[in-house]
Amino acid sequence: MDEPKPLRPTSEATLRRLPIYHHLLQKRLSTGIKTISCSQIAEELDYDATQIRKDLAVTGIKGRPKVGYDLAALILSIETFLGWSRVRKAFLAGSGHLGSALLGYNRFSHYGLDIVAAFDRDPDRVGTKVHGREVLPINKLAGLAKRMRVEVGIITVPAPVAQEVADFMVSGGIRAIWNFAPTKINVPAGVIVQNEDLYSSLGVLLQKLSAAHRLV
Amino acid sequence: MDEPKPLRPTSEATLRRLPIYHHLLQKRLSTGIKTISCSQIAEELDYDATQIRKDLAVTGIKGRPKVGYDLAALILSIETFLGWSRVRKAFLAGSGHLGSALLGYNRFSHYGLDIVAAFDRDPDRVGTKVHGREVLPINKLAGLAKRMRVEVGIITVPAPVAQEVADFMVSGGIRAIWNFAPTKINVPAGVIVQNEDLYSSLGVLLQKLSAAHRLV
DNA sequence: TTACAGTAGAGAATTATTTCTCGATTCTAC
DNA sequence: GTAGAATCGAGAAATAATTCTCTACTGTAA
Repeated sequence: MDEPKPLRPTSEATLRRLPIYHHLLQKRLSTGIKTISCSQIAEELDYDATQIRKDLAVTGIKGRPKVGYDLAALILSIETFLGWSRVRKAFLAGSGHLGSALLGYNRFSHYGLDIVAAFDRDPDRVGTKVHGREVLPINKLAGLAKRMRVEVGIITVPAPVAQEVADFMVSGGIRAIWNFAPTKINVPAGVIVQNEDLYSSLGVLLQKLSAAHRLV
Repeated sequence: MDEPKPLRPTSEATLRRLPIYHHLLQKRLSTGIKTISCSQIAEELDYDATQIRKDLAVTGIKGRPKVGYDLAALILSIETFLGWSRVRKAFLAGSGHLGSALLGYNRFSHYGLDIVAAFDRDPDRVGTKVHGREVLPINKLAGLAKRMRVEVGIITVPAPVAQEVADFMVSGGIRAIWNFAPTKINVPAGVIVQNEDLYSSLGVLLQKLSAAHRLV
């Protein structure tokens, strides 16, 4: 009877909204206000206030009637819940366009992620530096990951080699993979895969645009 | 009684899965097979076969019992439904790391999108070329978009200026915006916004990792 | 032929998510 | 103090998405 709650994992929809709230709250924090209510957030983001209340509840925060939530406490609560309060080491495989772009995002460390090294198969790229991180040969990935206790892997290689890279990551003890290749990768149970498929997003956008045309 | 079907818009979940099927089908096409069944796709992707069948049904394809779907016809059906068979012109605003990476994706044209020009506020970047596309000053965006009948806008500028850029796009007649800035943008009714928030994805990944830790 | 197995498609049942409703709380203004 | 308005929190209802079940069809092999 230590942990009363963890019946079901939090829904992905809720998890996706929490960072959106977080961004808005940060923006509000800089204006000097101290508290915020669900209805205010709802107004700003065009969401349903009850949905926001339920989303925030999963982080364990408590609000006060007529007042709302303490802004700083709420931000902290979201960060803790999402695992942003502890920074995890990450390896990135594939130093092409997208990989380089991610290496250039220096704000990931505020969101719980520190990309400590990049890997590539191309000998021309190995040895160069991208945004301050050295590019290492891909065959060093597994060994280094194990030695450095790296927890997260980021895949930005072309689809045909994504599975191979994922296997290296898994064998190096990496337990969470952020996959930007537009293909399914198979991993053992217990390894978390988060797919980030740009073509899927583009598909959604263009289909809606096409559908809008058909209506008019 | 021309169009019998369009009662409800297709769910976003279905739209996101269709490109995933498409990728798998393309891969299969190159192996020379002619037909594919839902159970085969389900096996490969670890999805439920019925779900795949329902997803594919929205594109209007018809299958045959004991055989499945004609592979080439199915690919075409998905492409047509998603709006990939017609290429639309796009403007990209923000030629930073992520913007450059997207300009380097030369395969978008196979997925219905042609990024014809990039825009930036920074005078140092204006006039340079990124992956073959000239970077133009942001104040030219609206006028050019109208003149060239550009339909899609891609926002890869920092969050604080995303709204301003979105306003330019809307005033230029752009009706679909792919927003990579981690912030909400307000647009008039009828304009489609697809948010692509990396921090949201990262949040999902890291929360699952944290939750997995808590269980062990 | 005829039996059999694999499959699509339609609809029902289940499950998950979102939205609504209401009671309890607490701040503000009189 | 007291009345009134805003809000949280919990549970119910409504809606949406997924999964299950069944029927009909079609190719394959005895």
